Amino acid sequence: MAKTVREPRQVRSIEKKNRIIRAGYELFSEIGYHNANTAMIAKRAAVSTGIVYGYFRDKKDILREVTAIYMERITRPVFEVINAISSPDEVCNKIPEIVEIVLKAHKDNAKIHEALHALTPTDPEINSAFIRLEDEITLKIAARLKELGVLSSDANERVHFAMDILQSFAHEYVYDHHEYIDYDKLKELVRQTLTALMGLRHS
Amino acid sequence: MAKTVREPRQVRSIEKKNRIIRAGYELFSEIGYHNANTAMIAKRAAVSTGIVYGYFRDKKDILREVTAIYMERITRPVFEVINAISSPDEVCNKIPEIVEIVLKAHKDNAKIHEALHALTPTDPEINSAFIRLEDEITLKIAARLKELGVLSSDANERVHFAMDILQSFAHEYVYDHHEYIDYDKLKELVRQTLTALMGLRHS
Amino acid sequence: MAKTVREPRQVRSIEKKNRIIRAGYELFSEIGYHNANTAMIAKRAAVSTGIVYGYFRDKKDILREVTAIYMERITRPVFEVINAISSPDEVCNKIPEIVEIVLKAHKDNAKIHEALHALTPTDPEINSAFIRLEDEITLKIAARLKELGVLSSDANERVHFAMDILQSFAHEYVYDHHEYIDYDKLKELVRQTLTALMGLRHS
Amino acid sequence: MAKTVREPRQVRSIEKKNRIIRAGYELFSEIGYHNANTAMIAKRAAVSTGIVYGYFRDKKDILREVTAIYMERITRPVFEVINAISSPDEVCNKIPEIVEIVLKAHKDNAKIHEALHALTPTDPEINSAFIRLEDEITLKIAARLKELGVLSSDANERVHFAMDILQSFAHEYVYDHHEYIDYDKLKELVRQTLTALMGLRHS
DNA sequence: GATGAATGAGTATTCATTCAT
DNA sequence: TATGAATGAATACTCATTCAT
Repeated sequence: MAKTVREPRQVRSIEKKNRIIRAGYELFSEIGYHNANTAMIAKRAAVSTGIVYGYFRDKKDILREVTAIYMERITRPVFEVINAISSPDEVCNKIPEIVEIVLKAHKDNAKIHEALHALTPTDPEINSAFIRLEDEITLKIAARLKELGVLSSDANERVHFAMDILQSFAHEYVYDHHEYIDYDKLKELVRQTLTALMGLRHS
Repeated sequence: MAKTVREPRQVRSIEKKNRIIRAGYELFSEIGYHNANTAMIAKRAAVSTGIVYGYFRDKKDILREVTAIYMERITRPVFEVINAISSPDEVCNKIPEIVEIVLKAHKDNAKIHEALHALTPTDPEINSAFIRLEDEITLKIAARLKELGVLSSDANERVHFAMDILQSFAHEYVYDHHEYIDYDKLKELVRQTLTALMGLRHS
Repeated sequence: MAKTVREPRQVRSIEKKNRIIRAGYELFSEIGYHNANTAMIAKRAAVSTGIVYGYFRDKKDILREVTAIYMERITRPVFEVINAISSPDEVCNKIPEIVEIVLKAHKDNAKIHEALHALTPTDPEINSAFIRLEDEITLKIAARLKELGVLSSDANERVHFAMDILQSFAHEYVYDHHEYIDYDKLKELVRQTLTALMGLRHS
Repeated sequence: MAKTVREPRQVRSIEKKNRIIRAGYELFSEIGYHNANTAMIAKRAAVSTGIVYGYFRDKKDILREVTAIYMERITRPVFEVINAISSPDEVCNKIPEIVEIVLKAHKDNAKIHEALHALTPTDPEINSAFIRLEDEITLKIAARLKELGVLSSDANERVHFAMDILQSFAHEYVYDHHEYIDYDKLKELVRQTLTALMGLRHS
């Protein structure tokens, strides 16, 4: 018999489902997916353990929804800036702004990012979600920049590389604070590198 | 009362301990630390479950040894190239070689890297091992480059950033093969960026 | 994060918890605490192994409840007789009755007494429970006898000694049946000794 | 094939066997039979784990020998005093001395006594060893006292009871030190009771 | 006799999931 | 829908005992 998972129609139900997702989000962020058990999630969501399985097929299913929210939270701000650029000349000036935005997005979602990222080696589904995320960001930005005439032939590579750098820096910035690194200097290096990658002169 | 762990002196014992470490290495690589249980490790090492605790305090202790081996495998090749550079002029020419070496080290150890990295959010010990690894690599390379007169004031930042980029690229290269990316082009971008970071003209 | 143990409110739950306690009581009595494992307890209580940990923090926690029941079973009958004495003159006549009651309490709980007592050398919690038990009995009885004017200055010592003798005899009586002992004669000796200890003439 | 346990003939072997017994004695005393494992015993005896099974059939077998030593240590001093009594008149005066001797024997062997006693509910062999101990003591003392003309018909019961009281007091004295008890008073009560039991006038 | 490495059965405890109410 | 009690498979670790050397 096929397991049925309720698709909540009523407002109260939708809200309850969201509470569970939020509880999952928080707990996965705080202690990781494996250390968070369903009883804890239910408790934090103020629902019974049983009803969790009314809305989700299994624990993994909560993870899926949490992942979707994370993806949304990461992509949205980036696209907003990109779309707001209306002329090629703006690109150079916008780079520091983009750096800050990615930094902020990373900071705000650092914990859940880590928790989800930790699952990629063993969880193909999460892994491919991350890959899709990169695809989406790279291709959309590259397309936009080509549209604006900023980049041409190797746009994908340049954008992808730029995003890798940015993400790597953001992670570094949020987490690893090594004592021997001056993070303002590092940020400036990042800015320069990105500018160069976009084929622009330094501001 | 203190739990004693055998420090094997005899050849056969050392070999057995190594078999266990290797089995752990493989299994952690393949299915991750949490999915690998002690019975599996023992079986793959062709030993009894009991003797595992003769050589290791607990499961975590196997992880420690596996981590140490990983760290060694990553750092050694990098230091070898760096130490082999004898004049500033060589640096520029060595960059592609270094890229290849890091790429290879990453490729060879990709799985275990992922498995260990997945533990950093929840395991302070592994996390700090990774941080120490970065510290060591950055500081040694920066020191060497300053010695050679290639970099000066912001050497730490430049080297650290360069290693981040390299690692990020290596990860990308090994794992995520996106269809829309031409990885040779990307590699060339990496090379250029690193060269620029080292304050050198493009070759 | 704090491990929660269900405090059963519903009748069925309370009954289930009691079944587990009873199973523990029986098994600890029959084969001792260390030889009784949780699977056996669950099986005898006709519950799953999991639910045991719904009602008890750990195996030790079952022991605690079993101990509490034992303590109650031992103290109650003794206090009942003591409280029933309303005049000094009765004390002497009541002694044989008290002997019988302690004997019966011991007989009824001999096995669990042994099982618990066996833990006192290594288990400080059980050990102090036994000490508290002795304290409680000695002090309550001594207070009552002082109230009745039967004993005065060295009441605590006399009562404590009397209880020791009684307990020792009870143990002997229940367990060790040596062939060369006439237990009726022995019981009479006990009666005489207790009477003398209470400062009374032989009846 | 019948398991063979070496009966050591050579001096070195006998000494080694004794070291194992002594190590067992100490460890059982300190942490109890169940908490002491064979590896610990071997280590403390400075022998290999394997050779333990050259001298003893199993762990239980060490316990047997330890028990025998305990029994000897308890009985010897008591018999010595008893045998030293040459006339009925001495008995009364010797009682305090006997009390002290039993007290000392108990004090010296309290830990091992507890450890062994803890096994009586689950170990029939140890249990019967304790019973035999009581038998031996009671019957020997009773015989001697009858010989001396101190006791007559109910000698066994009186002696047995006396020994119970003495043992109970010794245990109390060594272990339970309740605050509300004046142990000198209690000791005096014991002395009086024993004197009365022996059918003697108070000194 | 002696060693100590090796064995593997045994045990408390957790947790995703189900189900009676 | 909702509850939360109940299930039972899964897992790290211990230790008496054996055995190759």
